[in-house]
Amino acid sequence: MSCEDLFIKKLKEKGYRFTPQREIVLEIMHHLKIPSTAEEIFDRVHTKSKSIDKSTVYRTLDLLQEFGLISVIDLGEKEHLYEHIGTHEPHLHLVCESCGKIMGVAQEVFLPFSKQLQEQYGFHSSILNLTIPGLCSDCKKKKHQVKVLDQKVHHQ
Amino acid sequence: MSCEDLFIKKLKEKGYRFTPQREIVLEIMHHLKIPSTAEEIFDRVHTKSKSIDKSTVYRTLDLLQEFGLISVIDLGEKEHLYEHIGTHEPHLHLVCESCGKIMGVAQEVFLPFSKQLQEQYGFHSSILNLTIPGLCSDCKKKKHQVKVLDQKVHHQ
DNA sequence: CTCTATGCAAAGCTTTTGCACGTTA
DNA sequence: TAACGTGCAAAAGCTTTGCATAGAG
Repeated sequence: MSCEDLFIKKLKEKGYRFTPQREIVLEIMHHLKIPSTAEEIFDRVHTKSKSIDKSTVYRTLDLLQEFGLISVIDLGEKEHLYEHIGTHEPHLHLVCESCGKIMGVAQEVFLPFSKQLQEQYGFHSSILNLTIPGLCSDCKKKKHQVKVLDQKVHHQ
Repeated sequence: MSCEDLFIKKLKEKGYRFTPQREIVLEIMHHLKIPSTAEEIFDRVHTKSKSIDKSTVYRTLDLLQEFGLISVIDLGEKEHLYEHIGTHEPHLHLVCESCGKIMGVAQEVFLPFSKQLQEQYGFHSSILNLTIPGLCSDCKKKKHQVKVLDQKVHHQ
C-alpha cells in the first residue's frame, strides 16, 4: 500500500477527509531529503500552491504525526524537524547539541533497551519521536581540545 | 562539595559571578519535589524575593543546565520542566504522551545502549537531557481497550 | 574600577485558535 | 446537505534581547 493510500485509509477510519491540501503536504513530505522545519515544508508547499496557508500545513503535520506517517525531531528550544517515514524503517535520531548534526539509528539497536523499559517499568517507548541529545565524535574531540587548552592557560 | 560550592566553583572557572539572585534560584531548585516549569520555579523564587525578574530566572536556569546541575525534560510543545540533580544519581525520564506521567530511570539501565551508540556511531549521549516519549502501562491498557471497542463498533 | 549581572520592557518566533466561508463525501 | 476543512488574521505563549543601571570581585 502506498503512503497516500495509507493516509487516505487512516483518514477514512477517523471520518476525516482527503483534500488537495493534505495531498500536497504529504507529497512534499515524501520528497524531503532531510528532516525539515515547518517553515521549510511550508515554503515547498508554497511552490505547489500559493493559496495553502501555514496553519493548514501545521494541521496536516499534526495529522500525519498522529497517524505515524512522519516522525518529529525535537531540538529543544521551539525547534521541530519533521521527517517522512512511509515505507522506511522506523528509526530514532541522535542530535549533536554542538553542531546540530542528526544521525538516524535503526530501531534494532534500540530494541533491547526498549524491551527493558517495558519489562521493568511497563513503559512502551515511541521510537518515532525519540530524539537523543549528545555530542557527535567530532564535537567531542573539539571539546576535549578546548579543555586541554584551558588547562595550559591556567598553568601559565 | 555541596551543590552551592560546585556552582560557585563553576562560575569562577568561567569568570562569572555569584549573586544573591543565583543563590536563590539554586536554593529553590534544590527544594523542588518534582520537575517544574520555569513559571513554577519563578513563582517560588518570587516568594523569596519579589524583585527577581523572570529573565534572571531563565538566565540562571541556562547556566545551571550548562553546568550540568539541573536536567531539562522536554515535553515537546514548548514545555520544559527543570529538575535539580545535585548529588542525586543522573537519570533519564520516561514521559507518557497520554497522561503526562514522568518516571525517572537510573542511568545504569541506559548504559549498555549508550555504550553501543558510542562504539557504533561515535555518539556521546547526554543522559541529563534525555526524555523518552511513549505510553505508561495504564494508558497503554486504555488505548487497547479503545481499539477493541472501535472494532466492535465497526463490526456492528 | 572594570566588567558582569540585573530589572524592565519590548520584541521574537513558532504554533495555535476563532470564525465565516468553501468543500468533501 | 451536514460535517469537516481551509484561509485569514489575530492571539498566545514561552523565551530572549537591548539597554541603562546596579553590583560583584
